[in-house]
Amino acid sequence: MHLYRTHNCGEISENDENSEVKISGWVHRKRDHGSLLFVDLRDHFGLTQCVVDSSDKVFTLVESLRNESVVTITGVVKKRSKETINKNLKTGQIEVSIEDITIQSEADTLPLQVNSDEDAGEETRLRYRYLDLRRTRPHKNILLRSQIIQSIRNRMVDQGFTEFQTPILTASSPEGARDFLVPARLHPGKFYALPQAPQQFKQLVMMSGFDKYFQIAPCFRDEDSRADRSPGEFYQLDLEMSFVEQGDVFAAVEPVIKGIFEQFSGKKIDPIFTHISYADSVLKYGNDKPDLRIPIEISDVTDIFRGSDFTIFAKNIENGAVVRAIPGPKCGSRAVADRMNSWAQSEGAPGLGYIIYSSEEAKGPVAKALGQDKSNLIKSKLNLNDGDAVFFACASEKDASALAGRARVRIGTEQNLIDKSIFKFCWIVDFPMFEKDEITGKIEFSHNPFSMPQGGMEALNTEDPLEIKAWQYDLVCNGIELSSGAIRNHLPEVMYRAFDIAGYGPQVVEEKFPAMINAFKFGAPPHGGIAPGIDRIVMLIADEPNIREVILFPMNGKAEDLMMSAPSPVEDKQLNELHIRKAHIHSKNWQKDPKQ
RNA sequence: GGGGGUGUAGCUCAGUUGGUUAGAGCGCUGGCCUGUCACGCCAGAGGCCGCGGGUUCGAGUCCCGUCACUCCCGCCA
Repeated sequence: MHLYRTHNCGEISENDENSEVKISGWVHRKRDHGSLLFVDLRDHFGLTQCVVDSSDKVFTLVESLRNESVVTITGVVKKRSKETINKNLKTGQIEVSIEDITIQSEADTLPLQVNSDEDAGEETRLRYRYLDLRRTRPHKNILLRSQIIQSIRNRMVDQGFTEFQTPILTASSPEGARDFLVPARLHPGKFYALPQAPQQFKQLVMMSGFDKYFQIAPCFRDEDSRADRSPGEFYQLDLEMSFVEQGDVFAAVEPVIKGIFEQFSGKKIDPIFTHISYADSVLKYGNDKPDLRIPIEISDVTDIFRGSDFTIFAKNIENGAVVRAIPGPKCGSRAVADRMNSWAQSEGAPGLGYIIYSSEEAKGPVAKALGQDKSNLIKSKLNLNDGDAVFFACASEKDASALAGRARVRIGTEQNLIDKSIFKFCWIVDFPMFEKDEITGKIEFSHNPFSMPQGGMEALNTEDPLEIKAWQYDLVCNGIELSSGAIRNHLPEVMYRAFDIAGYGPQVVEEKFPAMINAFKFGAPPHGGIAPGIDRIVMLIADEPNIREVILFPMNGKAEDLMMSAPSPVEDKQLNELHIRKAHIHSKNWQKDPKQ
């Protein structure tokens, strides 16, 4: 007989009746009846009820076991009597009558309860992640992640993509997020950086003639965390294709995304991936990642307020402000309107104007000042009904859009307008190539310096830079940005010219992006790609509100690994080898003793 | 860097207007129980109420500061 098991804890059935089996696993739970004792033994595969009575020589040993101890049980499979069958259990038809038991590993009192559906606090869960991961939901989430990634691989390979591995130690790149740096022992004063994404490498794979690249790629960015943004590192389905236009990339990605959502989620998937221009999205939804489940569209009503008797807005409009109107279906009460207004103030806005529509007249301070005619004009323009309200955000275009967008989500959530049973995708297209830095007034790349401007070289030379669009696109699902991509520029002169517009001379391009600019000069195929975020996809499919729920060993919000105690101080000897000397540190956390 | 929320037993939480000895469920320890499957019953241990200061006759509760976690803004090509 095998040392540890003949069966796993999820596979014994009536067919094994009366046979001797050996199973190993964790003591999930005990039910002690004094002279009769049940042990639920759990492993990765399932749960098997084992039973022993006081006449047995191992009874006291079994009785003394603490939950989560690891044991090997030898026994005989017994069919349960009809009344004692447990239909909730895959192995509920049988039980194992214990004949012998070996303790493989004893468990101390637990810092969190493995056999409970109730989550412990996150700090405890992360510190004892290996215990947390034994629990049903976290265990399932990680398995789901694995299956999704497997499915993605198959779908990509089936489409003719080739999987590559790109370097983890690479060069710091000036664009984008803050880099993680790694000191170079052999090169005093120089540093490697962990890749924020394999962006340049995947383009160079295209220039190496491989045609279709993909990778389940780790990406490293030293930026602050959010519920849908794990600090430090995350994974992307990174892909790139040669000789393609935007539509070809969409056609490659849509079936993969649609396919895995259909395969792994029980929810409906809206088959239409709507295309929305960046400008439209910002106007109608207040951001570039609209949640299309919310049936509310924002409108611009600046013209209606211009020169009106609602002087606060009228004056702001004179100074360049805009007014955005957010319909509030069934929000037509003082209570709701006041709540929205104080919410807006808590968001840092001066407030949120509103009009309440009823069968009699348009009500509220705005309606009073604006007059019934204009108030009703808004009502008809926005297709509002009696009992509805409309809210107004008046500020600079950027601030008004953002506030309106947040108000839209707020109304959708509060009024229960979000259909939780569906995934709605959209492509946000036509991102601007450049944008103006609000403080410095400088023109900068708005997304990615490697994107191809729409109109190419001619557009760069003839159009207002702020009017130029890029072949740049995002894939959004239920208000979460899943993915960002572009048709890339592959022409050296376009790269020089684009950087020139952003205020960088050719020497900057050559110093900072030597590989790209050189490769462009030796025959570069037109190419483009995209990089859907794996963690976010799994999070959506698993229906988890937090990205850490789908990551095996996540860091906490301050980018600490509580389980491994990372980051940690290092020996001076290590620093010496790396030519690193500690400067005076202002942080109060400097070399504080690790907890635990 | 800024704003909100939370912090009470090993874990999840309750704790009234400031008022005796700070509670519950789970877990832990001991006892009882032969058909449970979140078994049941009895008893017990376990608390610097995050930390520091203040107000008060009296603080888990009010005030100030601070720390930790978390959500959001900034940031994230």
